[in-house]
Amino acid sequence: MDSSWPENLPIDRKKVTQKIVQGQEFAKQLQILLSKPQIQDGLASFEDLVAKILRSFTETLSILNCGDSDEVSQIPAKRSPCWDGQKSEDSGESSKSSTLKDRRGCYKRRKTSQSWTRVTPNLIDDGHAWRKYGQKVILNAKHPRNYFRCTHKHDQGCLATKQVQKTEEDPPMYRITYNGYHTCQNLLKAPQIILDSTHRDSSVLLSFDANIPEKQDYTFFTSSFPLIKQEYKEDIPSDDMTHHQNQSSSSDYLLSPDLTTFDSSGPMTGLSSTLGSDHGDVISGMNSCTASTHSLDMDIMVGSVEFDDVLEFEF
DNA sequence: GACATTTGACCAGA
DNA sequence: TCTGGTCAAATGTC
Repeated sequence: MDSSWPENLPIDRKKVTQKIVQGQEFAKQLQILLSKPQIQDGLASFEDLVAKILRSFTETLSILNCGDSDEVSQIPAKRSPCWDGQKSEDSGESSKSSTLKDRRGCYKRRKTSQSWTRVTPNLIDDGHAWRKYGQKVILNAKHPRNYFRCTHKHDQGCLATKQVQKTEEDPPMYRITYNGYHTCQNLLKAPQIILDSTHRDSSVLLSFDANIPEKQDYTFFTSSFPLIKQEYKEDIPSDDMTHHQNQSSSSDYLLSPDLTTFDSSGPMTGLSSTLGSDHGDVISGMNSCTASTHSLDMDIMVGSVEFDDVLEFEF
């Protein structure tokens, strides 16, 4: 991770600064809002603020990632010459040409993309739709590593990927490494707030370090908070899960059925809403993320006391 | 048929 | 040369 700002990067510095400042302002407003005793009255504006803050940071990160937030739907830039972008747009020609097989493994590994890691005891819904594209046995690791990419990689050029690996600890933890940021328009769940479907009494903690003398945690979520909603059925056997959550026609985040590879006995999270609508509403776990973008650090903590995981961003 | 996962092959980087 | 990351054909599910 290099903290310097390469001069030749095609990044609009003004834009980035502007977005960061914007997020900072929203955070301040949020702080003021949260200090009011009648916080419930301002729930709507509060939600709006949260959405603005998250959007601001997301756009900033997109700029950092792509050079320009307006180009988020462009063809992935970090590709090898043999990458043809979206095969469905292959100039009308059939993509089943003989050269297809020759492209297998033909790619450019993203060496410097932003990444951050979190360790969590539960597999959680991070609000995005992921599609598993690989699984690899890792040397000296008991469990295989699973590779996921954003479902919108091809239709929106979203480059976000993540790796999920079960650790050998006792109890087992899941190390989730995110690479790149979502540039897709996942409007329903744009705010990357993590859900955990193991708690009914949920709370969300937000804390912003920027210009706040002391780190403050705000507990403002209730189970009725409408920003994120997830439904699940807790007592479905994992084998059944394989059958139920296979289809991801819904926009909800789906964990791969293959997550049973890790440990089917673990809590089931990240379930599709297709599992049924009468099994309870959102439940939140805890997520904290720490983003360092020059002068601004942002901590977002979502959840309750079950676990504490930290996101470490690398630029 | 559309979209998902599985899995062996291939390539880049250490 | 080895290992990890990605591709894409094969296959499964709805």
